[in-house]
Amino acid sequence: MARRVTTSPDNADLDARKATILEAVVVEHIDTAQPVGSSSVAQNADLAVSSATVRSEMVALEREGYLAQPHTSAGRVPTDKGYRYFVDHLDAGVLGSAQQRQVREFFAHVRGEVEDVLEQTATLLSRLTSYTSVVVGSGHSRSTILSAQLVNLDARHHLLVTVYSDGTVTKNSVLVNFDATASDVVEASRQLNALLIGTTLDASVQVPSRADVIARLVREGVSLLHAEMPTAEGEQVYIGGSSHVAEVFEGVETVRQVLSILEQELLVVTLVEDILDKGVSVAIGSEHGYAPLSSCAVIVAPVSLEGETVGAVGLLGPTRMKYREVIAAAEAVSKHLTTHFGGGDRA
Amino acid sequence: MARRVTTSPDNADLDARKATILEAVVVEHIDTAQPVGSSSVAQNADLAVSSATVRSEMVALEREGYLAQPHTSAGRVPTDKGYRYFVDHLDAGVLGSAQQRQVREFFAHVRGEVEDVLEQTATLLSRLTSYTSVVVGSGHSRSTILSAQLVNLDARHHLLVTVYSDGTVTKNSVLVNFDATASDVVEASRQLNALLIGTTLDASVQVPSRADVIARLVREGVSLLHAEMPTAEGEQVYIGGSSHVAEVFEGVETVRQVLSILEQELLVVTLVEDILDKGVSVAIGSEHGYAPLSSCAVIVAPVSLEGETVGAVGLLGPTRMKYREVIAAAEAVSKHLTTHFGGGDRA
DNA sequence: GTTAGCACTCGGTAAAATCGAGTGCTAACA
DNA sequence: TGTTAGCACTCGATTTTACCGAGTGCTAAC
Repeated sequence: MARRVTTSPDNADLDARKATILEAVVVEHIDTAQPVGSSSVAQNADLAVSSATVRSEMVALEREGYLAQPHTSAGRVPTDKGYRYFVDHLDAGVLGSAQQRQVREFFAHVRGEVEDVLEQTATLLSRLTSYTSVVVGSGHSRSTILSAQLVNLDARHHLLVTVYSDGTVTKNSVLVNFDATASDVVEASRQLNALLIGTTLDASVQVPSRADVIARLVREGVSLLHAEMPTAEGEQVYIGGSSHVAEVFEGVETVRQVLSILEQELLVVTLVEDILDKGVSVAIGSEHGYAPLSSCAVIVAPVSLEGETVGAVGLLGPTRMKYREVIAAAEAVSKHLTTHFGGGDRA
Repeated sequence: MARRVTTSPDNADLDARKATILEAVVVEHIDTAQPVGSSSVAQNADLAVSSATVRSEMVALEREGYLAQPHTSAGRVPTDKGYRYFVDHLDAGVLGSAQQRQVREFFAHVRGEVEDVLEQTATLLSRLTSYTSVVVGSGHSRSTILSAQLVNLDARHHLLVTVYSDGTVTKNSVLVNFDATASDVVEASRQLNALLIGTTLDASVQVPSRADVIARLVREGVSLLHAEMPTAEGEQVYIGGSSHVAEVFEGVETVRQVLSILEQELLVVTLVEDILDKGVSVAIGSEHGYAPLSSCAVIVAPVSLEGETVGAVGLLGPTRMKYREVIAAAEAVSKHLTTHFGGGDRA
């Protein structure tokens, strides 16, 4: 994993010394959140050159867009491009052993439904990294239906409960303006089940056209189910450690904006999927195109099952986040999730 | 509604002038977030006394614990006790007409499952008030089971889907270490259904003691279902507008703490229920006993169905929040929710 | 009981002074 | 040609000082 997919094709390699200097600046700035001066780079990075030399290199790096100066006579700060170079040339990080144990422990003991596991995974990730985490579980629109059952609540109100092959369960309220007896509902349920079993939501089915109560119930049920297909693809989003947003960003306004984005789950899904689509695992600053998140970096790792991407885990932090550790954490967790659901215990 | 339940029994009424002054201080401080001086009180409140008189009254109010002084030679700020008096003597607020329309509109058009409605209600409330909202839906532990169905996923993995009379649906993974045929599962499902229909989770049922596959499946299902009863009472929590936390509290640390509390859904449920149990609708500052929320006020209103409390809506803001408007909003929404679920369309 | 008058307090703001990390540049050097 | 020591210079951050004025508490008179 010497290098990740780069986004900017013109990202020509820097010569060794410039690279070292850039890296030193990034590392120190991530650590201190302060502009980095030439002398501390000259000392820390093993360059065996003086600060004056570093200085002139920094001028070059700034001209090429990797570094920026908050103001004259201040040190340098990495730009998004600088972070991008850093991340692209990052060698694989390894999770600390304590954290490794934490992850193993978690997956060894976690129980329950997919939804619960994903939610707890979000918490795990945020604990692990001290950043806000996002876990996305893909929808079930392509799963086949294992069971569709109509349950009678009262005369005009029934519940259609559908079980999919991926283990998800949905319910739909069926409200009708005619009365149905309990046995009507039982029969409608039987027919619905027969009709829908083995189909997917995007397949069309042959509904009965009769005008009796049972047929009407069946039609109502099928149309309800198919109606929700396009809107709610059923993606689930779990967010962990949103309080870290307040720790990690300076400026109340930034905090507000980020929280506000996180509130819009649909947006979060799109963001994560956009990044995944680009085949990138890290989006820095403006790379993802969401202006309010321009001071953020987002790291995502896919969760796949039998070759197909069924979800993703993500972490959101400031552009000056601890990339190595966080990438390592995201990859470790995504791998564990994959085997967790891929292996025997797939609920 | 001239007065709400008070918490402190020694909360003897203040004489009219002191009350007026206290109210003026509270109102102005809520508006400006600044300490309030005697002269502005003398002018704004129709007291027809001089600032000197107001001053001496303020000294008394401070001695009695209703006001505090950030430092000598600053104006006065209400204490929790001061806010408490203010709230207890607040006359019923009315929602602005624009907001009234917003609420009516919402409930006229909202569709879908209880869970969805509650979630959207949380968003509505936070939009309405510009504070963070909390909507709690009570669990289903007391509802009777309408249907319990076992669905076969693969040889050793089944899904128990249970429908309750309140319209909630749960699923439980049934993992066993023996193979079952499809027809085994169908029969087990039939038996489970017969066994559980009409019971509540806290009732015990007579499970078959035979050693065959079907009986084992049935036993497994029943025990799984009953096992989850105590832990997950199934309360649902929906939080809306958490980004308002960042607007409304000064100090990053406070924001972090509040967000951190909101992350712990269990805590939020307990908080809201505690407040409801006390029969109070407003908890100010330290009244609710959660230290990290000592700079918050929480307003709750119950949602009842057929006389029983089945949920609650709440709003969380700084102690200097706009009590009248917010209380009005909470009550309006809780009332609408009650009729929404109480009326015909109860899904 | 109320009020005008007044000395006093003290946080907030602004202006001034100071500091120093860090720069850019130049001239000398290998 | 690349490197480096030296140095003047910049400019944000911090500290100091001065000052203002809102607001108080107290007292004496009404």
